[in-house]
Amino acid sequence: MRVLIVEDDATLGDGLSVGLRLAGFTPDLVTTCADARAALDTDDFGAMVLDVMLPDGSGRDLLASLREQGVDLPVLMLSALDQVRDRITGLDAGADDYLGKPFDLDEVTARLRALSRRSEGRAQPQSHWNGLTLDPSRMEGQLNGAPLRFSRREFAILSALMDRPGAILDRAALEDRLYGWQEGVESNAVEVHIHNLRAKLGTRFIQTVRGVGYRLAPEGAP
Amino acid sequence: MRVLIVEDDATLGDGLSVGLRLAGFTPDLVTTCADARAALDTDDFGAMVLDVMLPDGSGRDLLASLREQGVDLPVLMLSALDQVRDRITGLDAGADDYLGKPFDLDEVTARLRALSRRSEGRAQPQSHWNGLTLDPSRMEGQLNGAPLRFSRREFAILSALMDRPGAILDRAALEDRLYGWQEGVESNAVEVHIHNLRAKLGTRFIQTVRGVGYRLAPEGAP
DNA sequence: CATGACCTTAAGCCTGCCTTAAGCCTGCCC
DNA sequence: GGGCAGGCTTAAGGCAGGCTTAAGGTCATG
Repeated sequence: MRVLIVEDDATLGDGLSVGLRLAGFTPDLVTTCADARAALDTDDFGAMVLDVMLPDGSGRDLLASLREQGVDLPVLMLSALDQVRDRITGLDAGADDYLGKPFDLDEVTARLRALSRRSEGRAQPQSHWNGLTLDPSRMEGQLNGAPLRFSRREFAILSALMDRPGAILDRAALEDRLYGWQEGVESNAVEVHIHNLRAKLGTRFIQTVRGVGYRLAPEGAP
Repeated sequence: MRVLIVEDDATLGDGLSVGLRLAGFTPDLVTTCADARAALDTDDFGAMVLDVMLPDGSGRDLLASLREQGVDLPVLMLSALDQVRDRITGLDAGADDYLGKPFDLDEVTARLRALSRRSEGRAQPQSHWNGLTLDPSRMEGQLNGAPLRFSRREFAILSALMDRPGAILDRAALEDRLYGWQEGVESNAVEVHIHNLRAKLGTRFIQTVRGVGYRLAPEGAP
């Protein structure tokens, strides 16, 4: 999932980026309110991590104005001011969650997972389909009880498909979800990952829709 | 909004009840996992506030099992054990938010408001005509309940017709929709696709208007 | 530094959808 | 009814898009 990090402290921002990437997210880092707006305009993100104190304004004001415009992205707010009153105003400005600094990276990722599953319309931590269970917190799965290990990219692709079982995702959508602005692919990397996934899941689990994209095979597929 | 509070400490439970009521919620208080299950079975709640340590078991286990059963209520977890690791396991068990004790009442209500904002679903636009349903996200259709699969070009033609049911589309319009400016066809490709579509939909579904184009047959066509 | 896991790139093969083309059919006008 | 233009049907071949495999590159780890 693409996550927009808005944080002007370089050390913190880099740490967040690396940590989120390790946890299976696809983070993009910007340092100002203006850049954040621009990024939200051009790309689709699944969530935002927002610092309160930014060089060109308050993250809280940015959020309030975004909400005003109808942006309904899940937002996790970060702040050095860890006062109760501060947290409350953050939440009431439209944040979905609020963490005070210093924070634990693992907690950030756990809270992001909670936010993202909720925004997908799901409450259960694991997603299920046709005997396959995915556990985002461990980046692992189970197929009919047998444990499965996935690499980061594999897991990202599979989660994207599991978010909307049966729906077709074209390659652009998948790449959008896998790669941030820094990284890019100009090859058939996605196809290779699909191939490796099929080796683990069986060939019929992921269906190719020629000329369009991929999807999870419906229940009774040939 | 009805909120189920699961808290065995009488002081805390009463405090929460009063506080939530003042904030405009409608709280119900129970003190055990068993009572919580019973309450959820009989009544509809908009959210749940769940303590981790309960006399007849762990709130975390209760939550995990509820999620397993498909209960998708937003859940705010409370715990005296305010360790990071503890919060993470709570979130990954399916909690939407997590607060350590001691907590501030106003913050509880702020977080509940944030949670309840997020509980709504989305719908996917589908087109219907004469017993045929088209689902763009899956490139599939249903004719009187029977599932239908289409190729890319077939689906493009059918969608074009379904966009304006009953209207006549000439071949140029259809080709425009199928091919970019550069890409051209110099043959009867469209007619072939129409033919294949009729094989799937029945011969009367798509009507030929001689010398003009094609259209979906009106409701009671012979 | 060596090792291994993971990812990307590239090249060649394979498959199935789309186009093409040729012949037949049908409605329309004289 | 005859002729004709537009539409239908069928089958075959091409080709784009996808699959597979394997070689390097990068990064973290012992």
